[in-house]
Amino acid sequence: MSKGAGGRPRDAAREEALLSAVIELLDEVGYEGLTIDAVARRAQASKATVYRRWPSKEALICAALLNVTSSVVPVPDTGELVEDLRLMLRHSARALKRNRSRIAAIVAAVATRPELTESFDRLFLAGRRAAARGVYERALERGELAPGPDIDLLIDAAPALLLQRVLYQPDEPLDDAFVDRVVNGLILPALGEPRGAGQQRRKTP
Amino acid sequence: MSKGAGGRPRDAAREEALLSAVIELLDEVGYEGLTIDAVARRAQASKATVYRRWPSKEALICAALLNVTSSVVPVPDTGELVEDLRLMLRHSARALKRNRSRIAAIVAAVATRPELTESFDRLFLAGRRAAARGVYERALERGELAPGPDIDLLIDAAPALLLQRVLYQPDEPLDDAFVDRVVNGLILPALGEPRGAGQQRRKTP
Amino acid sequence: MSKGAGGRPRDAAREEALLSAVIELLDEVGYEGLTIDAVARRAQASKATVYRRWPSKEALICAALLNVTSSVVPVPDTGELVEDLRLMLRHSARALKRNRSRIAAIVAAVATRPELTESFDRLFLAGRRAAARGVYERALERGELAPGPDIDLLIDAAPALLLQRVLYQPDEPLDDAFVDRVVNGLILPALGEPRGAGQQRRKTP
Amino acid sequence: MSKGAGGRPRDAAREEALLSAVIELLDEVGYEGLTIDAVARRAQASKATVYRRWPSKEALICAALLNVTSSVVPVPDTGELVEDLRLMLRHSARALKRNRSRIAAIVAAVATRPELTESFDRLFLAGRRAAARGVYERALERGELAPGPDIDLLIDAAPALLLQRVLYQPDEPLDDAFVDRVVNGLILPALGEPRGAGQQRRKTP
DNA sequence: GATTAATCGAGACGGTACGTCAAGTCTTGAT
DNA sequence: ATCAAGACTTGACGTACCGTCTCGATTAATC
Repeated sequence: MSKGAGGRPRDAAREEALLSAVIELLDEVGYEGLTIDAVARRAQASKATVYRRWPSKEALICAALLNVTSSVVPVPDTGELVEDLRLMLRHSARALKRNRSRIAAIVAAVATRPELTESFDRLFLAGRRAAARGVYERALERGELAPGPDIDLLIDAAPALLLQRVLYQPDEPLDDAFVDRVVNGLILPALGEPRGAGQQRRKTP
Repeated sequence: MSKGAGGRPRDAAREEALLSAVIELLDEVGYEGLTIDAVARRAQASKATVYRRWPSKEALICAALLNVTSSVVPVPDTGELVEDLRLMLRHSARALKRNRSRIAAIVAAVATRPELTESFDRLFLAGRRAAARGVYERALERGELAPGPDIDLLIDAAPALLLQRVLYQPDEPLDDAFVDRVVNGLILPALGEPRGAGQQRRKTP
Repeated sequence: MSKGAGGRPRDAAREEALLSAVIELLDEVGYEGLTIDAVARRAQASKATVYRRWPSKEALICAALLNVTSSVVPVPDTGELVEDLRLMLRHSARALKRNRSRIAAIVAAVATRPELTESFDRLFLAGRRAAARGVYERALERGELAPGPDIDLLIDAAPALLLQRVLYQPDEPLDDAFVDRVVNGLILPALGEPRGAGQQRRKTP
Repeated sequence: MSKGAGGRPRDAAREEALLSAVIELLDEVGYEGLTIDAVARRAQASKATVYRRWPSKEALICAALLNVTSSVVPVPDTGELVEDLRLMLRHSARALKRNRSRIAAIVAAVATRPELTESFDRLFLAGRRAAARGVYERALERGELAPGPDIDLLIDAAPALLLQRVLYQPDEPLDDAFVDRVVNGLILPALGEPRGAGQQRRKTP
């Protein structure tokens, strides 16, 4: 006796069309203005098709953002830890500024549905964490960095500061200068370098 | 002949009743479950009275939280910077854990209505910033701390980390040990102290 | 000890201003569109002043219509019953057509508040009844009309037909020809005249 | 490929349930007391379902009354015109008295929304008109009635008088005696019969 | 090829909250 | 006690959205 095997299979193209429609509408009308009806209409789909795939509006939004956002953060490899950090964080800062409204959308979605917290982590934290870990590990391998510093803490600290700025201090600058302040004033000291060392001498001889 | 300044004045007691009702309901049913109707009913008020005062559910919630949350963070004064920081952050961490749902509410409100960003700052950041600034300034006056470190950055860094944990990493601990990691692994080094110095020697002679 | 005699006396001008405002608004926005707030605003009065005088919106409307509508219907006196009836009814027909929307207003008001039924009678029926009675009585005195016909019934019949047309058959004509049909086809026969007699011979010799 | 004719079809049972609920509530709480919310609740429907079908409370009420009121008025056939008229009008008078509140409801609805005037005609006038026309035509066929009288006018006259009594003269009797006055004092004379002839001699030989 | 069963677009459905509006009452300070 | 102004409670309004459901029409895999 076969298990329920018959039936028309799901159309993968519908999925893609729906997720694209979410992104479009999110950029057009914002999180609050987005409705499932509008998404379905835009994608020429029916609401049933949406709910067959995602359990709620918030889950749909998270899925759409996960779909367009590359979770892979490019890991720079200049051979110098300080330069790698600077490049990585500048890249992050620019990405955050560019996607301010999308970030607000997912923050609202997560605040609304705690079960989606993991999506936030996957979208914004996991990638940066992995990239940062790679940068630090390579520095350790090179001997540029001595074991000891609380690397896990440092990995979280910079994104937390950037995210706070983009979400709650939109009037404060989020530019290369700010990234430099973070690197020089916070991270390098924590790594054992004298404050601001990175500006004068690049590599410990 | 005077221009129309007459009319029955707004009843401040209604305002207070409404804000209290918001807080009660927020604790009972959460941000998503809160409705203007329920708030009005609880406060024995009418919806018109609500809308006469606040333009949206989100603004109402911000007002209510601003009303109950003392913006004054107690500033410890043990005579030692490290101890002051530790006490202050432990207090913050506990407050954040205790009010997780209220924080989620305001985060959702702000993410939904960017114009309310300032409320968030007033609620969670301004008070802590002022308190931290007081702590650092006293240390400077005592000569315990030399000028130079990027104090403004440090002031923001710790709350950002705590807030990130409470909102997006609910499974990670947010306890005294974590606060110690932040102080020892991030702040003290940035202040020019060797990493973890605060644990061995307390005061610079 | 004196009974409550003190206090500022009511300003009769306010009353007139309010009633005028009702009529103006009734003509501008119709019965459904009329609000007490708008009436008060238009009359530079406060709502309290309205409710001090009339117990409800419907009563106010009736009062306003009673105020502008002369309850005295001009009684023609040509010396001939048929001519008097014809003139009187033509006048009625024109008045009804002209005030179609005001009539609809009071009909709605009365249908809503049965206690105002009397107002309707005073507005539309009493005056016409008195006028018609005068016409018939003069004819009796002149000997033009023999006792016998059910005059009270005839008095009501013509207005009922006209009112029905204006309210419920707005596409049917309500003109002199219709009035003639009513007089010739209904009233004259009931008075004992052969049908349509009034058109050939006017007075019974 | 067919154009959008798909979609879930409207449920006729919902329509019936809503119309029944209107009638029930109309009898329970009257026209003013009736709310769309209550109708929807009673019919286990949602307000959207109501508004999908009827544009206003007034239209809904008209639809409901049209649904329950048989537009077919029984046409008596005694073989005698006078008797037929008497029976028909007595039946009308009783029906009007019995449904006073429903009639007030539709009068208010029509006075409020002129576009519904046709409903009134269909509800109260068309059926009676058809019945009366049948009675008169049969009398003509029988030779009981000679051509000449303004039948269309007579058809309207009696209902207009009855309706006026029930709506605006609730204290005046609306009984068989009044019907007899109308028949004897108004209709028979207009048909060419001497006043009150119907009471003495029944059939013209 | 016929059967089967899940899919699809469309849109009606119950439910619920929204934000607005009007009615009628009450409060203030001034006349 | 009256007045204008306008806040107040009450409660219906009509709209909008959610998530579910029904309909008839596909559309593959299974028989």
